[in-house]
Amino acid sequence: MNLEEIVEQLKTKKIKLTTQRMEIIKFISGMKKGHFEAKELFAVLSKKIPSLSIATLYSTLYLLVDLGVIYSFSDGQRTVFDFNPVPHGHFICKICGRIEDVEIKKLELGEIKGKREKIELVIRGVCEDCLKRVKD
Amino acid sequence: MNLEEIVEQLKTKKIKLTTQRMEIIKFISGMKKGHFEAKELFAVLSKKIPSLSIATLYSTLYLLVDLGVIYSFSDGQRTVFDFNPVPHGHFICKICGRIEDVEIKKLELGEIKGKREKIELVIRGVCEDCLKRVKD
DNA sequence: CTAATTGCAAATTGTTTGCATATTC
DNA sequence: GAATATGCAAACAATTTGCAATTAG
Repeated sequence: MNLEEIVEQLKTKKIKLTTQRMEIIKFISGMKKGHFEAKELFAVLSKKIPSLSIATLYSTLYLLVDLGVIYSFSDGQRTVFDFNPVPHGHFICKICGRIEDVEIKKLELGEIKGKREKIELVIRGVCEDCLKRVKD
Repeated sequence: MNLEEIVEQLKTKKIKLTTQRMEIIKFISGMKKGHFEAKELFAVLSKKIPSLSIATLYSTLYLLVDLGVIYSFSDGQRTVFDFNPVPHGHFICKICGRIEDVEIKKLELGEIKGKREKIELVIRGVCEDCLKRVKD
């Protein structure tokens, strides 16, 4: 979803387009890498909107999650948000914390009694760079 | 791994068999359902070992994770430990929080640069019971 | 105008840490 | 007895909450 589409959705749902929401959406829809943490985003956006509160940021992020604009999963310590719309897994390096997308080529699950809404797939390990570093 | 095998492992690794560790291991290896949270386990074990500290419990749990006796994953809010040795996913009800094992019949991932160590698969949704309850 | 949203600061929650005391081997 | 573990209480970090002040529509 691009900036315009997201804004359109908010309007349709009668959700107010505040400065803080606009900046958050602008930033998210313009980023290259898909994932980010609240803290990370807060550091960047605070420069543009000095009064921005972390509470507002969280509320907007979860609003966007509800709208299906972004996705969230936990890296074990904190919540990671992801703007990449294609379902995929995440490889997290336990040493440096780097997160990379992993394609899910095939996934077949056993029976689930209930309504399943989303899947979070996290692969933990050690990334290339850290593997090299460890060898030294 | 059963009680004896776990104890054997600890001895081999020269890890001291304290009362608290024994009780924790006993409890874990004897439980029917595989998953539990630290808090849950603490509530139960505190009755047996009134002096037990949550710090000791955590340290033992992570010790067991390192030994490969139990597994851990995050449900988003807290760490869930699992004694079920067969790799599987978890279905978490977003309403009641209930966690159920889900068989992973097939999983094919794209290329991962680095050493992958473990996979955590969480399916979020609403369980049968809560679906029924919501209908009312 | 008025209902929604913000910022603040305090509260929560799960987990971790530092350290003196106690325990296994 | 020496090295490890434990318990405690304080520290942490990421959220979340309550509420009065502000703002978009």
